[in-house]
Amino acid sequence: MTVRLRFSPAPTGFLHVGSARSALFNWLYARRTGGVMVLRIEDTDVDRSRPEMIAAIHDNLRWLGIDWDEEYRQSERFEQYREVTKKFVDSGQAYYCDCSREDVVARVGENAGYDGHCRDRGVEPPDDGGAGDGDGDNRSVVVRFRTPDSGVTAWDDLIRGRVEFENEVLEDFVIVRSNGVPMFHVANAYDDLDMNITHVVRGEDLVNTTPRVLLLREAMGATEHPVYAHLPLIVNEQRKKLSKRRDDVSLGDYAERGYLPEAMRNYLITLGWGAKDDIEIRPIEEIVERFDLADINKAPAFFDIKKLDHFNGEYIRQLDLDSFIEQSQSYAGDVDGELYARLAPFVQERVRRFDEVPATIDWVVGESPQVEPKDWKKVMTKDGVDKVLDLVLERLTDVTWEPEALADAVLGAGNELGLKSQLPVRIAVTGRRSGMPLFEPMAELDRSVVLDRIKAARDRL
RNA sequence: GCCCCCAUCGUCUAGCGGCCUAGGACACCACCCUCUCAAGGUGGCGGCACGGGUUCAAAUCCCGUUGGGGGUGCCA
Repeated sequence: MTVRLRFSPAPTGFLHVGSARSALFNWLYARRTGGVMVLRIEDTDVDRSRPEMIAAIHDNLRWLGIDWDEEYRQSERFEQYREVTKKFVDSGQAYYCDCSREDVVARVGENAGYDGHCRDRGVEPPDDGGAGDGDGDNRSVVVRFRTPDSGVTAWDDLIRGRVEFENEVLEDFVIVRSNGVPMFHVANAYDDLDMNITHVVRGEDLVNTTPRVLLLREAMGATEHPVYAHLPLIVNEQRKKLSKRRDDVSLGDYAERGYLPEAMRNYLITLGWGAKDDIEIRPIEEIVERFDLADINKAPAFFDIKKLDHFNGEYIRQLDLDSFIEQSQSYAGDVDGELYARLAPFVQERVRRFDEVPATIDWVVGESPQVEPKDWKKVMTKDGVDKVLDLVLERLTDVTWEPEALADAVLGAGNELGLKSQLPVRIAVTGRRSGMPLFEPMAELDRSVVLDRIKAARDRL
């Protein structure tokens, strides 16, 4: 039997890092086993689904290098789900319920779930034939699945081991909304069965829906279930599940900030999985070779931007110069292409994200930035800085305007005075204490600009 | 409240009964390299949550405690 996995996002927004990681683990296992990767858009909630998000999800997945072999949309399969729920009602495995949330709360309180009130009340479907016809006019009647009162529903999770739920605590859950649209459980259970999904790899936040899906599958006549693997969640510094509201989770935003997809992909994989040989940064082919769902960790993992930045820096430095230039130039702003190409080798060595490019080259392509007060104080208030700048000014006036000569002039002036000259000149010309090597980029500036900047600094002392 | 899950350095991980005086990575600190920074190199700091078992032997198995998290919708 061929391995078949599916990634099933709901198109309610852009892909976020948690979903991306789920997609990745599915994809990794599919590629590892020579299996099939299915992309299934779970858009059963008509009100929340944004069809335009589907294209965005495609883009995000492709950006990460994830491809898929088959694609489905649940909204195109409503008829099949209705057929199933109809059968459930006909056979007594499900029933109509007209309780409002308020009714239930009044009966059992806030903390309890549905009490099975309508199980045997024989609630009639509305005149139009009942929930499930999708015409939306039977607002208050839903279909609920009759869950067993005893026994356990359990599965052997590939990551977590055996997980058991007492059927007693499973309430009769809604399988068809009052607008006639089936709930995701039904679509999910039906599709996994219909599409012969063999491995379900998803976030741990879905564990508690698994017994429902298992029960539904059994009601549909399934005798076997897929292997489930519930991934540990990705959490923020507060150890809470990454959320759209409070955390930076949009994959697209990371792309915009200048993270390389290879770096993001590689980093995401280390959240919950590590190679036996301790090597973290490596080509995706090697990861595919080594990957196994069973080796994934159980504990939640913190999304550590600092480590992501490190990974990204590594990948940026691995780029050959031409592709670095090609990929980073759009971040550089309005710069002459040839000038940027000359600066690029210095830039590539120190940025960790492309969005750091502007602040690296700004003093060459624009005005010298404002000096941070504490940098000024640290460098320019030392004794002798005035002498250094005076002498440098003198030497720079008629020196040959090329890097080597500039270095000799500036450093030579310092040596002559027995003082450090590089840092004061750097502050004067670049506005910063750190950055690219000074002299090559400095040679790109006009002599007058450099002299003016140094004079201005000298005057400010 | 009820249900489910989790627990190795600050963080991500290796470890799946003896190879562990617990390894690697990020971060941090120091030194080297060096026109600054970064990169690189070297070294350092730092952990098996706690308590009981089981065993000749436990980070590894079992139980409990504590601490976290997830779920509890006519979202997925």
